Amino acid sequence: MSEEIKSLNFIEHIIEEDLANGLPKDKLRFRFPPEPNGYLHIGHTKAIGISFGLGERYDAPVNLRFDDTNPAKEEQEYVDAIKRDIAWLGYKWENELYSSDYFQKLYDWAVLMIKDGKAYVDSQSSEVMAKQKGTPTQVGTNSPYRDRSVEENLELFEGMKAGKFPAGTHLLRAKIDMKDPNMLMRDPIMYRIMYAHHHRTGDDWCIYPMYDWTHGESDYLEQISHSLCSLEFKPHRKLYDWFRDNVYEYSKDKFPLPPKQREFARLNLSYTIMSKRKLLRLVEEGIVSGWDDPRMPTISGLRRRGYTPNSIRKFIEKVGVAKRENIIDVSLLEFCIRENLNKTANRVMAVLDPVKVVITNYPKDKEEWLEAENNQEDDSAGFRKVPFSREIYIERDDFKEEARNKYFRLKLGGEVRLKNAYIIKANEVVKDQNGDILEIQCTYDEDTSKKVKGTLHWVSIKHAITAEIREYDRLFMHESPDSDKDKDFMEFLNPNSLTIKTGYLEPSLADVEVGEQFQFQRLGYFNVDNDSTPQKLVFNKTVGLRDSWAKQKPKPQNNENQNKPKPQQQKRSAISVIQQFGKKYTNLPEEKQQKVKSEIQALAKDVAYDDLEPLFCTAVKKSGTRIAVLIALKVLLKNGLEENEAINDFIEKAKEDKNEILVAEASEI
RNA sequence: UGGCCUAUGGUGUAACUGGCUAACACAUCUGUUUUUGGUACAGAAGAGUCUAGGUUCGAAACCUAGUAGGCCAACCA
Repeated sequence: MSEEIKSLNFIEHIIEEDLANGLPKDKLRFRFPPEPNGYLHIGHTKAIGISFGLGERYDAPVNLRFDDTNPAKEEQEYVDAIKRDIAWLGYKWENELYSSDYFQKLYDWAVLMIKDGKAYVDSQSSEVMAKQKGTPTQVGTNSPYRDRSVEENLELFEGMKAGKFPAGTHLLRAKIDMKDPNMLMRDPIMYRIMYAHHHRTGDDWCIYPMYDWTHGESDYLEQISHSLCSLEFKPHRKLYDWFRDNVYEYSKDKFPLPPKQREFARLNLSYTIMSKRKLLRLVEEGIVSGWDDPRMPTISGLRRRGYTPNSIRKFIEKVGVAKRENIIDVSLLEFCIRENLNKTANRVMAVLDPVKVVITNYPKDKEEWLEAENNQEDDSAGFRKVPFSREIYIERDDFKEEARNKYFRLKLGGEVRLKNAYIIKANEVVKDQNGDILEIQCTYDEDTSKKVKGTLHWVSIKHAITAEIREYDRLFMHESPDSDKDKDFMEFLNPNSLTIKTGYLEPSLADVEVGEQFQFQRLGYFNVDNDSTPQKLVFNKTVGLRDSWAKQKPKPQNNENQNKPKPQQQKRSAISVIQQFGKKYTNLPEEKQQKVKSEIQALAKDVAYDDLEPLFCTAVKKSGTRIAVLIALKVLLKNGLEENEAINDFIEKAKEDKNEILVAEASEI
């Protein structure tokens, strides 16, 4: 292994700096704090990968903490699912913890804060309080209850805890600043009354702490060194620090390390949604079969689809960590799973859209069991036998009566190799009255040493077993379905995200087990679905193979599929070539400059003034581009273009430029 | 009439904290090999780092202003 210099992301830089400034390495501690109100999805995997990845990198403990402060939304089912998913990804947590474990400690601290005049009980309605809060651009006003005496506050807070008041009548608020430009600092709520059964504490409590009060203090109690979360919590940081610093005063002897929160940009995947609420809607409205539907971006969905922990971890590693908004192309995820499965999945043959081939010179009753390599990428994978006989299926797509030379597959009069078997030649087609092909009549040749361009997969009809094959397309037709302000994300649903077919498989697949993964040769990677039984096999298509042939075909796809932007710059207009010359112009030796100049002049003949004008406002420092534009402009002027204000401005500015070449070119006019 | 954050090829992330021709991966396109139009290998194209000023011998990085995008007004997390 060569010494790999891996560049650090900004969080690792922060940690390195803290370490350099004297933070002992053994104080490093991280956490992943999901709320158990839904299933984990690929977006969470980034947060998981960051915190657990840091734990692995620095050999530091990582806690799994369930942020369970809202009993109205949380359930044990989700706790179990979350634990299963994280374990499946291959991460190990140090401690399994719950925010609800800290309810008593939090309460005690809150009492201390009341005693110090840092918190008070408010007794207004939520509407009134909302009004007092102000807006981002308008300061708030103080609550009339803000100056209650310590004694009164204490009595009311104890009453709240004792269940003396109905929900909604009182709240505990931190006394900070109703004029703070950060809305979260305007006397945030610490506790609300809530008569709800909690999945862990039962009915012990009827007041529940809010996120801001709970989260940072839980970090503090666990002595987390770096509390990592996504960008939308950035505004919370000021409050996080305020609560932390106050509580630190009470407990610094016992808990000496004040944690710090840092934020990173969350993961967005193209053509999918990440919001738990929206995913729940897909489940509830029956758009998908459940949280683990193979089209879902949930971890359980990806698992069922055939994604491996390795592929997902690799993906997260490649995606990186930064602070800017991003949309990662699904092709990266697909690359990761292909790369993984290419090494591990055994190759088999399956025909999903069959057309019958009869090998007329092969005896009717004969059958042969031919040897086939399981995986050429893996020497230990071994071999298996596949049956061959007179009648086989190939893909309908793999035959054309006539085709161009670029078509490597079977055509009339043409030869093709059958994978692991013989070379066949197509002689005739039999059609029904509609002109649809019923069978292709071929002859085979036992000499397999011949060189032929195409190799097809196939399956012996007599020996084939059938299976249900589920193929998936993206769930949404829009690159970023939930970012449209006018349209509901449901409007972008792809009506054809699931296709079910009957496939004909080689008989070696008769006794597969749920979860097993294969490469159906030339088609893609498939795994055995949970619904599969020995009587009725069910396969999911995990992902297709890279297909450079499909790209060459014109693709008569339905229109919806075409809204993929794909701004490929294949055509290369004259103006863009000129721009490109411009970029390099000033760096070229003089003789080359002359050459490029004349090329620009030639190209300029094909350039319209309207293309040129926008380039007048090219940045001043891009003098190369300005020179190229000027050269082209001169050609246009010579050919009769009339001068206008924009042109004159551009020329005048060029004359005053620092760059001598530009000045020289400009002066020639 | 606010506060905070962000801006680097089509996409994502780098650039040892101000110093070589702005790097890597995906995507795209060429070749070579191939009993998978897969894999592997080789190569190409694509970015003057949002704009304008400034500081400096030197700026993607620092400063100022602008532009664009995002987040913030739940008794959610």
